[in-house]
Amino acid sequence: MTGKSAVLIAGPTASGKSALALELAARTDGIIINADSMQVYRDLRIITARPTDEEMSRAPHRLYGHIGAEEIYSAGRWLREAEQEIAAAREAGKSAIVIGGTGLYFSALLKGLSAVPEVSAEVRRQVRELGDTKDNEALHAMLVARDPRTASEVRVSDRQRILRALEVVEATGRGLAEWREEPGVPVLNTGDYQAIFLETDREILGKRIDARFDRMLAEGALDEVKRLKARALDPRMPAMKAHGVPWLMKFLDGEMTLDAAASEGKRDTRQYAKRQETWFRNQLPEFQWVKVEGALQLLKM
RNA sequence: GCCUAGGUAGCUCAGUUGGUAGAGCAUGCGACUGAAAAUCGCAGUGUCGGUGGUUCGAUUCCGCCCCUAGGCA
Repeated sequence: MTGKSAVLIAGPTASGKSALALELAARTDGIIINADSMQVYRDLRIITARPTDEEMSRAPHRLYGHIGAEEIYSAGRWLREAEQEIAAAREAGKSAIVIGGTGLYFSALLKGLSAVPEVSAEVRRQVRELGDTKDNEALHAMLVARDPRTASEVRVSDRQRILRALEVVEATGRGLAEWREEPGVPVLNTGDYQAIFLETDREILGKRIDARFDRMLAEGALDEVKRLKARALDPRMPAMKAHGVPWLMKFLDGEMTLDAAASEGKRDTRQYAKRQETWFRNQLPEFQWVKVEGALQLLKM
């Protein structure tokens, strides 16, 4: 291949990443490593468009469906696992093909994450329970008191980031902004990899997203969601927020029609595709944008 | 055919005691360090159904016409 030890393939959802990775793996005897925050969840195969068993059998796949929906996966955990997998591939003399759409994960891979210690489950639980009883203003005021620096960087309306900042000061005694002054260590450095972003016309992508959602339904996405629903997990768990899941659950509860649920799921997915483009364009300029058809050629296959 | 209620942003609708209009959603753009398929910010858009009249001025008042929904025949 190119002489680089890793190929990174990113792109908006439904842009054809998986097919390209499979093709590339076949030609280079490579190992496919997942960089998608939702495809890690075992309970969700169809609705997250995770590769099928047949596809997985055509090349080694790592970090797919290895986490239960009752767990909260994270960028930090992914980074540790991905680093191991990339190292393992290298040792085996194979190319690592890191593929996914989660910008934060690629960012962690190329820039590293600050060494914020893992927040204990206990502290996290306390902070989130606190979140259940207080409004954004109150939570932000608490952060101003505990960690004014980070508070000044987080919007009062951004509840999720306020809670994260609170759990970090609570658990470590240091503010998040301070932690971030110590940059992380990249897993891959310039020259180690080739990164491509699959570029697709927004309108065409929208149609592909719609068609794929309908296909997911035809392939049993509803049963999958029904099984997840039976587990009665907290709706705030990450896996419960996979595109389409909240809406299909509403349909199963009789609160809306299947058509309406599908439309909402498709819309969420389209909006996400836009955010992915924004992320890679502005946060990860090292990615080269290429049309899907030109991707293999670019990789000098 | 008659009666009634409507026709305002891509959609659902608010509003203007007459001085050319606004929310939510959609859309576009953006932020982003362990929930990231998450979370959050900013922005634009209108022949106010058509046409005549009254008026300095009409989307707003009046007449006629067209369209939609419901009711009566």
